[in-house]
Amino acid sequence: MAATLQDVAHLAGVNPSTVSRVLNGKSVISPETRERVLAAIEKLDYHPNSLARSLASGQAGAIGVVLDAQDVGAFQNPFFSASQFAIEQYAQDQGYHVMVANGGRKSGNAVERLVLERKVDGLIMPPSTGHPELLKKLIHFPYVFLGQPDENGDDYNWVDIDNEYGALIAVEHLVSKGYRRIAYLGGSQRSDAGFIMRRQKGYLKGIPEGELHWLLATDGTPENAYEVAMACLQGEQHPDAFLLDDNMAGIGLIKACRELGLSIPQDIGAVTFNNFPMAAYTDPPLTAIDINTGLLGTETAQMLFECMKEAEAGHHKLIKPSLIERESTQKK
Amino acid sequence: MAATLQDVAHLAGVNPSTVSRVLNGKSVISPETRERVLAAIEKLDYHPNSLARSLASGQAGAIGVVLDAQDVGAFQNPFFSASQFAIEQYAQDQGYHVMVANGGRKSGNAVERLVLERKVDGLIMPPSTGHPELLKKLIHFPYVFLGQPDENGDDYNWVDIDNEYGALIAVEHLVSKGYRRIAYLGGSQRSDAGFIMRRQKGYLKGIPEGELHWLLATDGTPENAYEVAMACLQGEQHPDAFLLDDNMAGIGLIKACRELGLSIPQDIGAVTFNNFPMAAYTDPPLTAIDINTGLLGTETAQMLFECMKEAEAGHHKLIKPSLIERESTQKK
DNA sequence: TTTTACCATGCAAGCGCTTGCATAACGAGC
DNA sequence: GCTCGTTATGCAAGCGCTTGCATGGTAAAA
Repeated sequence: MAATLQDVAHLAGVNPSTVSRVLNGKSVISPETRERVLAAIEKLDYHPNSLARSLASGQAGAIGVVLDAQDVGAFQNPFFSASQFAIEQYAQDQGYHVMVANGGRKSGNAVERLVLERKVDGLIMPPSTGHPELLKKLIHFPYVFLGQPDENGDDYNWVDIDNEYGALIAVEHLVSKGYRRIAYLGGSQRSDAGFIMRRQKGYLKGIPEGELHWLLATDGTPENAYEVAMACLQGEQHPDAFLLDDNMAGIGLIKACRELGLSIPQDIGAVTFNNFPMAAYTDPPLTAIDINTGLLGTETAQMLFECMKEAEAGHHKLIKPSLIERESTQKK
Repeated sequence: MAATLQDVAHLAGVNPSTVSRVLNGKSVISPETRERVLAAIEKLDYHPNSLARSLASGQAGAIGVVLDAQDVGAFQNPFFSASQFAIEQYAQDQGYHVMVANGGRKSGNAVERLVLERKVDGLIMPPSTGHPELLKKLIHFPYVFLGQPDENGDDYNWVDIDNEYGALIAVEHLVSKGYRRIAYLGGSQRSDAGFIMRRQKGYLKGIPEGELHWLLATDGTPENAYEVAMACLQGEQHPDAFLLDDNMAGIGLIKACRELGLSIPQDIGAVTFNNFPMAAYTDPPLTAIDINTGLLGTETAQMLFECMKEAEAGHHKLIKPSLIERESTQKK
């Protein structure tokens, strides 16, 4: 069987507690003893049993990441997975492991088990998972939402993209390229979702004085975006640019323009949120608001570790997205 | 603090071991005692400490999933993330949790820690992680590769897509639609990758007697695919259909055809591997070989749990992909 | 030299649970 | 009525590590 701390202690001729101390480095150990212990560890290829360690120390040595399966797309969505990647990196650097749990309806259970069975020291989860009932059980347990809650944001810890800012720089970019009548096209099943409101707010802020604006809602499918764009573009006063809140809307818009004989970017400009790989390969490639998922994950993890140290709640952070310029806004 | 098994025992007026037994259900307990214990558990809102349980029982109650960060795309790749989702579901159904670890160069460390520190009872990893040195350390530790190793496949446990079969049904589909001169277009940085060889094998198998075949290698970028397709389509004897091994190749092919005034599907047919969301939204939408990532994940997890029961190695399983018909093969 | 102080290590009691063995209780068999 | 096999539960020794406290030893202070 694998070597234990005891074995190491025997071989080194010291007490187990001494081995423990050199392992944890929190006590002063004489250089010679340390040497001997280290040598014994090396020789026995000793690896501490994290289970025993956790039990004795009361620290699980792991954090939990909850994915919301209700949002089936979460896993198709590079956004979340890529963040997970960064989170894991960060945790690993801190000597922590990462446990994942899916959820949706059942997520309450998965999350509860993770926490109540003391498998993790902290939790990263989508705000949708944090229904009040669960939160009550988890009170005083370190957590961070990956995404801004739609309500009472101030009461929670969260990290999110600065959607308002993203929309604003998108519109400003369009304006700087000479587009004037800019429409917002997009939406989702939940058109009242907070992030959409925030984007629209930024969008409105960026519209030049006295210019028209359009808030065009779709159901999130390219087909619907196509229809809505068609209708809009055939109106007498139509936009000359679109801010799209998803790549799907981009597909619909491109199709509509093609059918109407409108050129992107000559006649119509377009900027899309969510810089999925696809955006670079549409025809024309779409200028996009890009989310730095690595940064997002890192910041989230970092905030969680802070919360794990000092259990003070109410941290927020907005990550500024950036604009990636492609052909769809290169009006000549 | 949270209630312990002892607390429950006291409240129920029984010995801790009895509580443990009703919890694990492996012993015969009189109905009355069970009732009393259950009531106490309920009343105290008791949740077993999984750490203590694991330490005492020698079972971590978790499996590890290793993502290979060298393949940065792994996380962009719905393929792997979606499998992870299914794996987690399966594990959860078995009462297990899932730990994830990234890797690349450092993956040796992450994996080693997971195993050597006894955090997991089994491991799912990409074959690229399983370099001999690591495997030696892990000998007799339950694992399954998610993906067929390029060499010595028989020696390992793995689950993979049946790439040969996928290529075969793709070609057969093209033939059934009236295409005759079919080319294989695609590749990757590692053009000797096993899965490509297997696809090409299936492709060749499907080519009708006496017809020509083309094995066109690209570097994996759409740009390169475009160039290669251009060159090929301008040759005197050119293909009338393509089997693409990635959506990126599809982008390149579409562009080439458009420039040459060739219609897909009238003049050129196309089937692509990897049914990324993008494939449904190209113009025209691409007929694709679809990987059932859910099934892939489930089968992988299932195999791992089998390996964890009876440590016999050498299991393999191929998951048959299916063909999703779209416009790119609808020759009239 | 004696006292004071500290430094490095040993000691042992847990952390919360599992589990092999012992035991009391009980009905059945002779 | 006595022994024997069952059955349901108790007992206690761990699982491998951490950590507060005790202790021996050495250097600085007196």
